[in-house]
Amino acid sequence: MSDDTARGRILQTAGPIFAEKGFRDATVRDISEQAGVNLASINYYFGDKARMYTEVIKFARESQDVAHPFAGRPFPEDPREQLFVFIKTLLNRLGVHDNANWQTRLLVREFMSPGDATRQLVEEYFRPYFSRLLDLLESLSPVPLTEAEKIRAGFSVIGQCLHYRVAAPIIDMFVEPNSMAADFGIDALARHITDFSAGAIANLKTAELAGKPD
Amino acid sequence: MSDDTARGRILQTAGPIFAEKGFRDATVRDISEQAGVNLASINYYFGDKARMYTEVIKFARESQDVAHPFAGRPFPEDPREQLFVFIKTLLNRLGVHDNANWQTRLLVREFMSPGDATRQLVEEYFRPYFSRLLDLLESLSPVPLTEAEKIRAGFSVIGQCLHYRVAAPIIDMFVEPNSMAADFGIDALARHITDFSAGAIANLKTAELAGKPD
DNA sequence: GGCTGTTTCATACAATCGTTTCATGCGGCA
DNA sequence: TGCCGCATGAAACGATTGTATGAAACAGCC
Repeated sequence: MSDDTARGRILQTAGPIFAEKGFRDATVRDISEQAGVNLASINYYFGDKARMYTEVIKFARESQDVAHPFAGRPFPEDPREQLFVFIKTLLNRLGVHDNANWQTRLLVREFMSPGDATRQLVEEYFRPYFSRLLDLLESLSPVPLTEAEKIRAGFSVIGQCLHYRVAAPIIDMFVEPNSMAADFGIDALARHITDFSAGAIANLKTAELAGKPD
Repeated sequence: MSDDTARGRILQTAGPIFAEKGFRDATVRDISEQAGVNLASINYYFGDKARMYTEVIKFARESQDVAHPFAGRPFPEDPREQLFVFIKTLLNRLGVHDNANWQTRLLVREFMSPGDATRQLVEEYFRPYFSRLLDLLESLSPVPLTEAEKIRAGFSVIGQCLHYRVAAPIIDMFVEPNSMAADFGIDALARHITDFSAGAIANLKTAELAGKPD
């Protein structure tokens, strides 16, 4: 966890700075100062700023894997509770309850304006979990779903969760502070999104028929 | 629409550049060159880069208001169809079907890392529409909803829509190209999100209580 | 024409950035 | 001790940035 070498301190210090300011606005001087290392150390260990950034991205992803693993834990049998666990894990990864989670802020930022390493990041890091989510949703539907329907439903779930990370500053403006902890904590949100999504899928097809006039 | 003065050309040129590169990465030299005006013109008309940026933000918002207005059109009577119109308008504003929509890309970018003018932007530009959405959702629920439930449901709708803008590059990696036009066009998405959300709200409470719909 | 205020232009300036350079310190080893 | 590889340090370089300056061009009006 805590790597007290110069290289480790740079990685740990650069993460939050990149997450907050982005690649361009984060300066190597700021990072080196806060990490307590010399300015030249960054180029010494990583070659240049860009390569340090990709190392930080990799470091962020690995940190998430150990902090909030998706797999390797016993899942409940009820599909709905499986969905709940999945959503809660995702929300935890997104760090919606504490802004201290710089890892996801950084990854989301990277996803929004994809760089060179984004594609690989998606394939290895995201697609497996998305496939599992789609299986979960299918098991919740009373009728078979087409591939497109499954994917759209998956995006609906992911979108709901991601919104609490992406629009976090805006959400604070819409939720009263005294209601924040109880009604918008991690458990309340996970429960709401689970109920919302499961309820939606339960009568997606019937809704489709009723919604389309002809 | 097309303002061929120097000031107008700067605004129209700076918009897409800011949307793509962000405030910091967009240089006044690049903007002035592409706009066909002298470098000093930007400081002459706007004082400095920051004030030009706020003018561009304002310009983007106004452009959206005239291109995809929320109000001022006849709404259908059926609340579900009202929701459909609302969602479709929102998706159009987000420009999910054409990446040429730089206005929303810019506004979303501004929302994610709020600057000085963001709060005012939210209050005047977003809150009214959010309130109307909440009323719409309430009229779709068979039982009364608490304030927190309404807000969470509103975020669920907004989150689904925004996801197609925020995660657009990722979505392209998950959807097969031949399925893109038919199953993920603006109408298919609006219909899906409407059905998904309306179906969810229809048995939100029952889902909460029973843990499982009938 | 001559004047005035406005707009455009080329250029210069000061600050900041990423990167490089070279000198210095330090631990291990013969 | 003397040498050597690795790590650290302070300072400087070159490029790019936002901004400032002062002259030139222009339009409107007497």
